[in-house]
Amino acid sequence: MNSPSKSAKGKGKTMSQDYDDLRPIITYRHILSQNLGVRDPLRVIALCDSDAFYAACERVRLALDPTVPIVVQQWESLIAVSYPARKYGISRMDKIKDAKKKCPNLVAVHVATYKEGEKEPGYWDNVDTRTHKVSLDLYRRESSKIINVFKQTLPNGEIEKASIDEAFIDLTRPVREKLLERYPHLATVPEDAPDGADSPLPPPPLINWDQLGVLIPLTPQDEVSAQDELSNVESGYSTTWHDVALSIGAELMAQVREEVSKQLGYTTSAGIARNKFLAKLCASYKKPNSQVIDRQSILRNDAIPYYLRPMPFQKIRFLGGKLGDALAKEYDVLIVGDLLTISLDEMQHKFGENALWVYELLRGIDRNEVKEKSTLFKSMLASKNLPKPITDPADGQHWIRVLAAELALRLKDAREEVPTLWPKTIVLHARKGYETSRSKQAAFPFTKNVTVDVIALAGNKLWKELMKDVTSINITSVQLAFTGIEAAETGQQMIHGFFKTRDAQHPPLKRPRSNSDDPLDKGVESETPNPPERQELSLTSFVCERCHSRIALGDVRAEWNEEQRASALAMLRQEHEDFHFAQDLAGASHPIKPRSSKPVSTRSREPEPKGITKFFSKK
DNA sequence: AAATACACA
DNA sequence: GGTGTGTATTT
Repeated sequence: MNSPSKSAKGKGKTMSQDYDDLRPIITYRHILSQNLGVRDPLRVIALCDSDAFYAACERVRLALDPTVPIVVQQWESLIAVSYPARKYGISRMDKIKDAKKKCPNLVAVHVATYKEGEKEPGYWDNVDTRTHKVSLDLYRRESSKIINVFKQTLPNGEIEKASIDEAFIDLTRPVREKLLERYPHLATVPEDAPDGADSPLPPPPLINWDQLGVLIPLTPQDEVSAQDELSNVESGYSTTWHDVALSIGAELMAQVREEVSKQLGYTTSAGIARNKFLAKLCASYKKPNSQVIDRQSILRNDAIPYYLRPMPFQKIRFLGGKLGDALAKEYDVLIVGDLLTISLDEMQHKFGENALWVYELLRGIDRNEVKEKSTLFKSMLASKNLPKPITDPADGQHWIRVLAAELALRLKDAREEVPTLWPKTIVLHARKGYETSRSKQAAFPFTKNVTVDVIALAGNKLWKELMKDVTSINITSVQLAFTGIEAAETGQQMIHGFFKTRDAQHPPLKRPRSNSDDPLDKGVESETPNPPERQELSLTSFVCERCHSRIALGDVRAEWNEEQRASALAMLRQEHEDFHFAQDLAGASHPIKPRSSKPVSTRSREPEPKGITKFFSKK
């Protein structure tokens, strides 16, 4: 092979073997293989994040000029500071007062809040943490808009939303397409290739990086020469095909970011490298203390050692927490370079499971894939910290209702995109003072109209459970969450799941026999104990307009008053509507997924009050 | 089912 | 540094 690896490796003299995979030999087989995944030597990953995202969202919402200094405040503190505002020395640590002192013409926007009595979040005067609840909805919406632009611009790129303002993009496929388009001779193995498809590729072309972004320097010399716009060729560096791939990736990212800017008005920064970890790391190249934003950085493999070695490892994702602390303490060091002398054996001894992963990370290796997480959320949380702890249980109910209202709205919105979204469980967390928070959870029914009442009812029940063995109520934080959110599968399978959950905790739905065309519902029927008296029919049953059958409450409690019966009936009506909804879905679509192989669970549940009555259970 | 850890604006 | 979210792992 005529690879110039010697000169490149020479630069890392001390520990060259630590970075021995920076210039792998790339063959025709590599180029032509489609599914090499994380071992693809031409892998190109980008991390794109929005600059001062919350501040940018408010700036766009208010149609302000990008140069205005703007901050987003939450009560008296700041949660986002635009880059123009940072020029005044404002940081997120500042209180709003100090920020305004530093910049008198600062635009300060308080984050939207739910206010008691108001159905939707808004931007009110005189927000007060005692009466209002923060809403981050705008940012979630804008975030998903950005993701959509990514998808639309890069139909072949794999996209993983990493946080509200960040996404990883696997550019390997779109890059390969462009590469073959531009260098068609790579697509066919030459007749005279010594090892056929396993022969190395011919030498790559030189790259003009001018418009593609900031190149992370290869060496200290490179760092100064870069400022003079000297070409890399002169410093004895030789381009690799992976560099070419990176440069095409940079081209694509520049396009994507331009689209985001044009369509939505957000500036973004990006990092482009051979894996997720490095992409993320280099996205913030020189960002912390400078105002340089709206740009992308490119980390060539050969630049990895020089870039990584002086890096404080606790800044690396996943090493910011306890693990990073432990490493720092154990070896009394701070930067990546210091840890390179630790052998894998030794690390495994001290850190077990995590060792290999960390060992590789320090050497610029990261085998994690970019996995499309379908923007669909797995959980949805609404939470409220209470500066003045609550002591009255009624206040608990109040906040739960507020949180429930938010969840109801958010779920409704989410269902506009994916109508079958179904939170399987509901969880209530509560924290007392400085104690760690305690939680209770319960299954959440499949319901088409998830109303505030249904959520609040469930939340209140959990609240009671949580408070029952508590002597003094002084709650400082309340969190209500949906977890296990999934798109219910349509088709027979859904009907199946629908009934299964019913069976577990609801009385069976009453259906007329004439409608009983579904083999799944055998045995579901004919257990209405004693039909109510004629004159009471309207209080305990109703006739469905769709199937014209009379649906009755199964077990009417004598102690229920009229109001309770009405509620129970309303819920039964909803359940029945849900049944039709589920049936419509099943009928309207072809089964997409194969039947799950999960066995139908046969557990039985006894102590719970059944069905609707559980919502009325006292204590 | 409940608690803990980590990340990020 | 505090509040509000989210995910994944451990107990």
